[in-house]
Amino acid sequence: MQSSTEKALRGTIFYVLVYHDCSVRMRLPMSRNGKLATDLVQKLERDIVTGVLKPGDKLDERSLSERFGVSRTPVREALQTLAGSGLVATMPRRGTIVASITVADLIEMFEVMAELEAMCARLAARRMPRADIEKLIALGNECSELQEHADADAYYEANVNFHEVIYSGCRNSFLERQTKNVRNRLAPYRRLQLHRPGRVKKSNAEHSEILEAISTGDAERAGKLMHQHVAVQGEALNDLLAIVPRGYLEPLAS
Amino acid sequence: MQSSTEKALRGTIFYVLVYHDCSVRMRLPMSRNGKLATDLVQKLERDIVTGVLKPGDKLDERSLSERFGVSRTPVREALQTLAGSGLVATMPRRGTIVASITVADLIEMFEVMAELEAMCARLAARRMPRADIEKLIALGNECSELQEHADADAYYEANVNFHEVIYSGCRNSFLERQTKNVRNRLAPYRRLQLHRPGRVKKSNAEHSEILEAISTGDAERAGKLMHQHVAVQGEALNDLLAIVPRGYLEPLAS
DNA sequence: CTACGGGTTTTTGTATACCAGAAATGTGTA
DNA sequence: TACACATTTCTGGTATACAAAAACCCGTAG
Repeated sequence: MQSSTEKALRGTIFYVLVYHDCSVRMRLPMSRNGKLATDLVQKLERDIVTGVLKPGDKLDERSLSERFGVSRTPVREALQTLAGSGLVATMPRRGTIVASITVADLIEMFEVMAELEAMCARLAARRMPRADIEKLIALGNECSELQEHADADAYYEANVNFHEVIYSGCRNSFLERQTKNVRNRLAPYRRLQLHRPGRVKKSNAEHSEILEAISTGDAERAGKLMHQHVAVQGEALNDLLAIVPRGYLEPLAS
Repeated sequence: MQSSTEKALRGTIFYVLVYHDCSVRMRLPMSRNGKLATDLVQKLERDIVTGVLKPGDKLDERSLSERFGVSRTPVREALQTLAGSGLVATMPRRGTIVASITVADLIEMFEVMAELEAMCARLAARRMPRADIEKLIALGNECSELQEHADADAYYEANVNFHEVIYSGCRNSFLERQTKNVRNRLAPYRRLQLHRPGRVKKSNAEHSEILEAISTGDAERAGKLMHQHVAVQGEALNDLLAIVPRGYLEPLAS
């Protein structure tokens, strides 16, 4: 058997390559673009999610390439990747901006987000191993402490960690990725919520309930509580919209 | 007002650009890459979803660029876009292949898919206008007719249309996009299901029930039925795995 | 003073050339 | 015969040059 055939197949954990001589090799999962572009994606993503770059900000290819000391090619790749996940918006021959969304989009995305997180919570209640529940309890306590110091930003970080443990607890890596993706897109808006007076305290109280439902394995209750925790509807929606700065949402003349 | 400011903001339907003279222009939603790349994305996507290109097939940049008469740049852009949606998998310096997934991935994705479609159905039951329900009824009838002729491929087409009307009936364009995206990734595998004996008939019966729940506005029932319709679990999963050709799933030696 | 139109500039889209890394093959040695 | 190392060749990653489109600026006319 002279000719060599290769089968490169994508697995959850690694790639497996089977050669003609039946020897097998494995590789760690890919970064879909080159190294430079991957770095850029991470940096830009962080800047957008953390609010350094705000919705509507222009992302000029040349400035970015100069700023990061690379050519335009990896910059373009990074922007396209970000466009794929919806964090930035590109128009042909018009350039790229940090995605800003309409009120309608915001409502729609929160509607989906609530459902995804509820699903995570339901599954987590059924599947999360004891060790992870301990971790969740620890993070819940951390949230509580930070809540008392009323530091919204620090609380936000701990809050993110709390939710991420639940995502991973659902033991469905595809769901986890989908959820994180939507979460990232909503991050610039969600972050604002915690700056509403009293919201941090209420959020923390809801965490406790969710934690309890998960640790007792009450899937339905965990899902329902999480849905309420995440959903933005009724007066909460009005409150959020009142806080969102101009330019974060669809254009108002001038 | 000499200086010109531009606000390019992404809306659901179109982009709105406000110029310094307060004139307004609108553009249809973007194609995130250039024209050539966009065409390529559509062509490749169709080939993958319809099964012309099979999981594991190699996508060589040079061959593709020659085949379509463009340079490698737009080809690379297209591949990256497809990688972003998960239809292809790229490893650095190893190239790109049509994504093939593991059994675990398949189960995970179907789990999410069932939930997304159930959500669509729930919302559709509450929000779908009468005109769309008529359309759904017509498509349901079309499915029934095709079912009797036992043409799995034709039925598959009508089936896709039936589901898409429900997606759009949820009146949540973000959810619609998410759902279609997952649907596309599962398409190569889902298509196979209908070739199982008796599956077409059963599928059609389930459609009728779903249709009835939606048209009577019974959201909970519609969601539950849709979940069962889409979910692949228990024996159905075994049956599906038995049909999936080698190479569609993770590697088996040789 | 305003509105319109053409030229200039800026920025993106495409093509191409070059470089680097990885896989396969061939050769040598144990 | 089997394993290991070096070489070759192929493919993808990056940079750059060029083309096309859009927006701005300025001049001119009404």
